[in-house]
Amino acid sequence: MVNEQFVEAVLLAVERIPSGQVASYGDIAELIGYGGPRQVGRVMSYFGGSVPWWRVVRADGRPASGHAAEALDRLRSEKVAIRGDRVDMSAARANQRPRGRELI
DNA sequence: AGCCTGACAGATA
DNA sequence: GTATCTGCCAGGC
Repeated sequence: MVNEQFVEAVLLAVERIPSGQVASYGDIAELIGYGGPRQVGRVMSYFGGSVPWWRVVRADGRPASGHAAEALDRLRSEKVAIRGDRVDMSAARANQRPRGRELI
Protein backbone atom coordinates (compact mmCIF):
# COMPACT_ATOMS: atom_id res chain seq x y z
CA MET A 1 0.00 0.00 0.00
CA VAL A 2 1.29 3.40 -0.90
CA ASN A 3 0.73 6.61 0.96
CA GLU A 4 -2.85 7.74 0.56
CA GLN A 5 -1.58 11.22 -0.11
CA PHE A 6 0.37 9.91 -3.07
CA VAL A 7 -2.66 7.99 -4.31
CA GLU A 8 -4.84 11.04 -3.98
CA ALA A 9 -2.30 13.18 -5.82
CA VAL A 10 -2.05 10.65 -8.66
CA LEU A 11 -5.81 10.36 -9.06
CA LEU A 12 -6.22 14.12 -8.95
CA ALA A 13 -3.49 14.60 -11.54
CA VAL A 14 -5.11 12.05 -13.85
CA GLU A 15 -8.50 13.67 -13.49
CA ARG A 16 -6.92 16.99 -14.36
CA ILE A 17 -5.84 15.71 -17.77
CA PRO A 18 -8.10 17.48 -20.26
CA SER A 19 -10.05 15.49 -22.82
CA GLY A 20 -8.11 15.04 -26.02
CA GLN A 21 -4.79 15.04 -24.21
CA VAL A 22 -2.69 12.44 -22.44
CA ALA A 23 0.07 12.26 -19.87
CA SER A 24 2.84 9.77 -19.23
CA TYR A 25 3.47 7.96 -15.95
CA GLY A 26 6.70 9.86 -15.58
CA ASP A 27 4.86 13.12 -16.08
CA ILE A 28 2.45 12.28 -13.27
CA ALA A 29 5.30 11.29 -10.97
CA GLU A 30 7.24 14.42 -11.78
CA LEU A 31 4.19 16.60 -11.40
CA ILE A 32 3.55 15.17 -7.95
CA GLY A 33 7.23 15.35 -7.14
CA TYR A 34 7.41 11.98 -5.44
CA GLY A 35 8.28 8.43 -6.33
CA GLY A 36 8.55 7.28 -9.91
CA PRO A 37 6.50 6.11 -12.86
CA ARG A 38 6.23 2.60 -11.47
CA GLN A 39 4.53 3.87 -8.34
CA VAL A 40 2.09 5.77 -10.53
CA GLY A 41 1.41 2.58 -12.47
CA ARG A 42 0.84 0.71 -9.23
CA VAL A 43 -1.64 3.29 -8.03
CA MET A 44 -3.42 3.18 -11.37
CA SER A 45 -3.70 -0.59 -11.24
CA TYR A 46 -5.35 -0.41 -7.84
CA PHE A 47 -7.35 2.80 -7.91
CA GLY A 48 -7.27 3.75 -11.58
CA GLY A 49 -10.83 2.56 -12.09
CA SER A 50 -12.15 5.84 -10.71
CA VAL A 51 -10.27 8.06 -13.13
CA PRO A 52 -9.76 8.31 -16.92
CA TRP A 53 -6.90 5.84 -16.83
CA TRP A 54 -6.76 5.67 -20.62
CA ARG A 55 -5.31 9.20 -20.64
CA VAL A 56 -2.22 7.89 -18.89
CA VAL A 57 0.17 6.27 -21.33
CA ARG A 58 3.79 5.27 -21.45
CA ALA A 59 6.49 7.73 -22.43
CA ASP A 60 6.69 6.24 -25.91
CA GLY A 61 2.99 6.82 -26.47
CA ARG A 62 1.90 3.21 -26.11
CA PRO A 63 -0.87 2.55 -23.59
CA ALA A 64 -0.45 0.19 -20.68
CA SER A 65 -0.20 -3.54 -21.26
CA GLY A 66 -3.50 -5.38 -21.28
CA HIS A 67 -5.57 -2.29 -21.85
CA ALA A 68 -3.96 -1.01 -25.01
CA ALA A 69 -6.92 -1.81 -27.27
CA GLU A 70 -9.56 -0.28 -25.02
CA ALA A 71 -7.37 2.71 -24.21
CA LEU A 72 -6.77 3.44 -27.88
CA ASP A 73 -10.48 3.10 -28.58
CA ARG A 74 -11.36 5.59 -25.86
CA LEU A 75 -8.57 7.95 -26.90
CA ARG A 76 -9.79 7.93 -30.49
CA SER A 77 -13.27 8.81 -29.22
CA GLU A 78 -11.72 11.87 -27.57
CA LYS A 79 -9.93 12.78 -30.79
CA VAL A 80 -6.49 12.27 -29.33
CA ALA A 81 -3.78 12.30 -31.98
CA ILE A 82 -3.14 8.63 -32.66
CA ARG A 83 -0.41 7.34 -34.94
CA GLY A 84 -1.21 3.73 -35.68
CA ASP A 85 -1.41 1.96 -32.31
CA ARG A 86 0.51 4.69 -30.57
CA VAL A 87 -0.35 8.11 -29.20
CA ASP A 88 1.33 11.09 -30.82
CA MET A 89 2.98 12.47 -27.71
CA SER A 90 4.24 15.53 -29.56
CA ALA A 91 0.67 16.69 -30.04
CA ALA A 92 -1.47 15.01 -27.39
CA ARG A 93 0.82 15.36 -24.40
CA ALA A 94 -0.61 17.53 -21.64
CA ASN A 95 1.79 19.61 -19.59
CA GLN A 96 4.57 19.25 -22.11
CA ARG A 97 7.78 19.53 -20.20
CA PRO A 98 11.10 20.33 -21.86
CA ARG A 99 13.21 17.23 -22.07
CA GLY A 100 16.93 17.15 -21.41
CA ARG A 101 17.66 18.33 -24.91
CA GLU A 102 20.57 20.70 -24.67
CA LEU A 103 20.52 21.08 -28.42
CA ILE A 104 17.26 21.29 -30.24
C1' DA B 1 18.24 -10.26 4.75
C1' DG B 2 18.02 -11.50 -0.62
C1' DC B 3 15.53 -12.03 -5.00
C1' DC B 4 11.84 -11.34 -8.39
C1' DT B 5 8.07 -8.79 -10.39
C1' DG B 6 5.60 -4.70 -12.14
C1' DA B 7 -0.36 -0.55 -16.11
C1' DC B 8 7.83 2.61 -16.33
C1' DA B 9 11.93 5.40 -18.55
C1' DG B 10 16.18 6.13 -20.82
C1' DA B 11 20.32 4.64 -23.13
C1' DT B 12 22.48 1.66 -26.18
C1' DA B 13 23.21 -1.86 -29.97
C1' DG C 1 11.95 -0.35 -36.21
C1' DT C 2 12.95 -4.19 -32.10
C1' DA C 3 15.87 -6.24 -28.22
C1' DT C 4 18.39 -5.81 -24.09
C1' DC C 5 20.32 -3.55 -19.91
C1' DT C 6 20.26 -0.54 -16.14
C1' DG C 7 17.95 2.70 -12.83
C1' DC C 8 14.10 3.66 -10.13
C1' DC C 9 10.58 2.60 -6.06
C1' DA C 10 7.36 -0.41 -3.74
C1' DG C 11 5.40 -5.04 -2.87
C1' DG C 12 5.39 -10.06 -2.50
C1' DC C 13 7.78 -14.33 -1.30
